[in-house]
Amino acid sequence: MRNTKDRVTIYQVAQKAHVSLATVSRVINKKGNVTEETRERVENAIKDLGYKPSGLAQALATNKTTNIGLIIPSANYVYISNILNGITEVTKEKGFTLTVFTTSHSREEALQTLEKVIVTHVDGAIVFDDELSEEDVINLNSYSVPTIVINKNLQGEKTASISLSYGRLLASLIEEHYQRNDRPMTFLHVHDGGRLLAHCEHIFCETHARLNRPYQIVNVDDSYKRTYYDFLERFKETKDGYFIAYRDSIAAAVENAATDSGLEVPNSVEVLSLVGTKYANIVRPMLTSFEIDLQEVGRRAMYMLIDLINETLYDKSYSFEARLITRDSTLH
Amino acid sequence: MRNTKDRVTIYQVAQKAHVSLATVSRVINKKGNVTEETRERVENAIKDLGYKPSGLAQALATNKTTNIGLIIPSANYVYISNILNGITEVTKEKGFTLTVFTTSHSREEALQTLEKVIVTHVDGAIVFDDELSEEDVINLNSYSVPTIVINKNLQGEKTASISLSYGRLLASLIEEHYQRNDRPMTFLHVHDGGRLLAHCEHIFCETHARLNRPYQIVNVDDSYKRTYYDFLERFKETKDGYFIAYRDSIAAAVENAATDSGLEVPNSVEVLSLVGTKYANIVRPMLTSFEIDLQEVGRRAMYMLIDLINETLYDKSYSFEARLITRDSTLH
DNA sequence: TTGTAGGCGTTATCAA
DNA sequence: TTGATAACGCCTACAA
Repeated sequence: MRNTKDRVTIYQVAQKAHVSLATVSRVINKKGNVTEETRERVENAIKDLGYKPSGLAQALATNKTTNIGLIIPSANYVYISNILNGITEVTKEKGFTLTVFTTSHSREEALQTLEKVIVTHVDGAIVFDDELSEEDVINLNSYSVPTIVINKNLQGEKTASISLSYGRLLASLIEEHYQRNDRPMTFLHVHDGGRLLAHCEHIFCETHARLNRPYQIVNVDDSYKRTYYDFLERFKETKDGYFIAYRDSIAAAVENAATDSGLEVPNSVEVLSLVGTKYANIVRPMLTSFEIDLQEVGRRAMYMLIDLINETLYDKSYSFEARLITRDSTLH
Repeated sequence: MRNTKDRVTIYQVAQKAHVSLATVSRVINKKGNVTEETRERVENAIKDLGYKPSGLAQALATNKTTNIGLIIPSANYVYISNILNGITEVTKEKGFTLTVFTTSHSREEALQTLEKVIVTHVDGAIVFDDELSEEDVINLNSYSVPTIVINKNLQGEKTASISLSYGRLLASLIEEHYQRNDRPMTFLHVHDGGRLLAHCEHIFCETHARLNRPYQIVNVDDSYKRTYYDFLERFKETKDGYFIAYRDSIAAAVENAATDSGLEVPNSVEVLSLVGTKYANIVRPMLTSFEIDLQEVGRRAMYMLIDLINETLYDKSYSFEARLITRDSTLH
């Protein structure tokens, strides 16, 4: 019990328990070699004084912070909060602490962020951010920060990666589509949409080229509202199409615009969402989507990181394969 | 430039620049009293060695971590990610770092979390979590952790609070409803739904009592799917109603169940979402909802916290008033 | 089983 | 303008 005082130190505990601070340290860290009796005395002193060890001092002395850093873009997407959730779960379970570093759309800021990560002395980091290049991650490594990179292939002494694979599924989906149907597909391009989207777009083009089919790429704004209005315009002329969107909100924008223009989904307009979340189920028609359990990705990343820190991670890459969840926004 | 080595210390920089570490410290902290010439020498050494100060050691020496803690429930709701976003924005802008502590549905765990917050030595904390009692916050204070509490009224030497006010708006909405309409209202009760919901429920009952109107409370599960199926059942018998739900997903579940049961929204079934997010716009019919800009709440919390830390916060409470956004899920 | 003393990487106070 | 040197709060050989 205590009032607002200065921090109680290990020394004060020692004094109160009539032992040396080394002994107190031992009971805190449960390092045996302490009589039952003195241990009790110390523990009482700790309780009486309301002593809590200083993580700072501990970290400085042991060179371990039990703190891990997460680097993500500041964009406020549902799937980011999913991944965050998976990470925090394991983070707690394993007694770590999580500090979050966000990055905006500028390289310079990304570097500052990196700087902070280093200064903060994290035991390890998880990077899920396109703003950071491979060099940056390697740089992080040179400061002995074990790192798990999500969605970027990169392995090394202190680096492992998790890849999110949508490409294969996308290619086969496109092929199957044209086996039943001639409706040309349109890919919704988002400026600065990141690697994942870019890769999908690449696969999209490549597959169409291979099949010798025409296709379209259209630019959309990464916001529900803008895209909704854009497509309201578009559907005044175009009356059908198969649209592939990055994420639920954008897909829903297209779908809603179609419906509100009197077009039938999926009969006239089909829509597919690449990064599906629970909202794919909630909008109507329900969105056909690709899904990867991002929460599980977060958990996995954290488990891998812990192994990496303990130098017991042997397989330095892991891949999550997207699944197609067929719902009502596409013809089967 | 450097390879994976041990951390470069200020001492090594000093050596390389042929000065004492005190001087290096001065240039790092820009505390003047250094010749232009030696400063350059030091800065070069810093660059050459790739030196980054240890935040840990700095914090220990200065008793400032520039790290703030955020305590939130682990539940993965959109509005939490909104608030998180607001906080990180300011956090970065002001050169702080954010570490996130999550709490699950157990008091014991909440206390462990608190313990961690104290051990972590944050300069301040933002609490948005019903699991933590007022005592807990006061306890945090006794360890000199300035705290902003969201959605709980609590002020003190080192505590300020932000309240989210839905009650007034709810009461007037209910009154106006019965001025036009006799359709009885139903409040969707969620077990462990937190203070905010409980308070709304209280207002709901009270207002009905005052107006001498019948009403219903029904229990729902805090998940879209369960609620959707529950209401599919319910709508086999009940063919109308005015339902007030906690958040978008739950409201959407009711709305979708109604629509899928062949009932018309809002003509037969009306739905209101208390904590509206951008998804209120995306589902169909669009959800009438109460809204508070949670991102703004996050920003505000952070600004207040910084002032609190600097002892320049004079008004220790702030209130956000919900706005009614009338959309298509209710009759005007 | 316990205590002493040096070290972790900085800051900050004095002298020089 | 600089450089010793004592904190900061803890851990950990090593010695007792």
